[in-house]
Amino acid sequence: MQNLSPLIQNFILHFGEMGSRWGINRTVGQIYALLYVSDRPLNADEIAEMLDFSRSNVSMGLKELESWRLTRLQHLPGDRREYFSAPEDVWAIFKTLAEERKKREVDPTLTMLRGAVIENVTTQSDQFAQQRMKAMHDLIELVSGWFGDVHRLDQDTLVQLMKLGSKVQKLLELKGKLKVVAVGKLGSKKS
Amino acid sequence: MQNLSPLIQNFILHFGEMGSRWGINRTVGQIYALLYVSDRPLNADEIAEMLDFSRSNVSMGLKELESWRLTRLQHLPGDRREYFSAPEDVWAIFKTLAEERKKREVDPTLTMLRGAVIENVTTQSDQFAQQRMKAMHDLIELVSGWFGDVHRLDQDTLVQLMKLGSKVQKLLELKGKLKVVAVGKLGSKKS
DNA sequence: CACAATTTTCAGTAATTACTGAAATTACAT
DNA sequence: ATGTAATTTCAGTAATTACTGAAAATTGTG
Repeated sequence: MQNLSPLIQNFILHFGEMGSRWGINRTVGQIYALLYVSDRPLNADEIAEMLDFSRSNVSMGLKELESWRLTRLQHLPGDRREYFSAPEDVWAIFKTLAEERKKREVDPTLTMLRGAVIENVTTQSDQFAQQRMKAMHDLIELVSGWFGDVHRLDQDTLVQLMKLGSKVQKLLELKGKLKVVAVGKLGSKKS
Repeated sequence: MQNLSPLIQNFILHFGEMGSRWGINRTVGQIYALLYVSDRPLNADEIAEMLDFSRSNVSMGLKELESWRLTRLQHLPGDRREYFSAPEDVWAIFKTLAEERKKREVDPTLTMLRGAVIENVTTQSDQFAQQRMKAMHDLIELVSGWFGDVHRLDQDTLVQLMKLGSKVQKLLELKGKLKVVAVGKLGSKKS
């Protein structure tokens, strides 16, 4: 790792730490970080050399990153080795990550909760538990559904919305008023 | 764990699994799940007994949950033991979790990136890396700032926004048009 | 098709993280 | 204060997860 500048080393180490807090192992985090800041695609041997991991560890790490759809694979002319890079668009990366986590963690949880909630239960404590599970289910469904919606927005709209921040409240109030006026003066229309 | 109904067992086991994927250990996930569905506060001995963990493991788990601000502690009259429960409001739980993760993971990352971006670098590759870090920094800052904003909204507004989903785009377009009209007919006003 | 280059797999080992029981500490009642 | 109940700490151990090197499989080339 001495072949890397301190700037890059630092970034890679931080990412490794963060990776492990997120259930992604340190190695994988570091490989991703390296690809992310690299100005050219790298092959597995280069990665192993730069991060001082075994070749097989890199192979596994890359496979893991692939399963998260976080790497791009390409070939260089006259070179049989595979070259890896991280997609450039940070928004796209963010979305991919969100999608994958949803698929792997949120969806199975929703399935479990849905199953639990339709179960026929008799005891007091099961009834209480079920009610709690329902509350959790509804929240997760609302939030994840909304994530899906937002996901479909084009990037500019999304950025606009985010920059609006809590001022969105004003806008929602305005919307409410408009509907009232419309209904009041003209009768009900589709929103 | 045989003292728990299958409905609850299943929920607890699922949460344990999910916990470990999120860098929270299985035990802690299970303790939380148990508290979440319990219709009354539990003391540490009860938890240890119900989940079949050692008393000390429960103690550590509860401490961990406390550090995430996910438990409520209370005393029952005429009983010296401490009783734990999970806050009822699922929205509040969600927010607490988001806040804690932001504090522990996002903020340190932002700090690191900010530091990296203001560094004076000379090489080609460092310049490229820096540009990538800037892009990541800006995205994280935008998203987390927005999270903070949304956080401050009252729950009803938030639910309204989420239910609006991608129709928010229409609303944003409307906002744009209103501004144009206002500017065109009356001159610039505060939005 | 044979061979060389490259990548993947996997059994063994290392490192890390989780868990326990015993001891120490703290909190509370008399 | 003293004793007892409750909780926490922590060193040792168990379990899990990560990593390696060697072997196998795959891929591409003449």
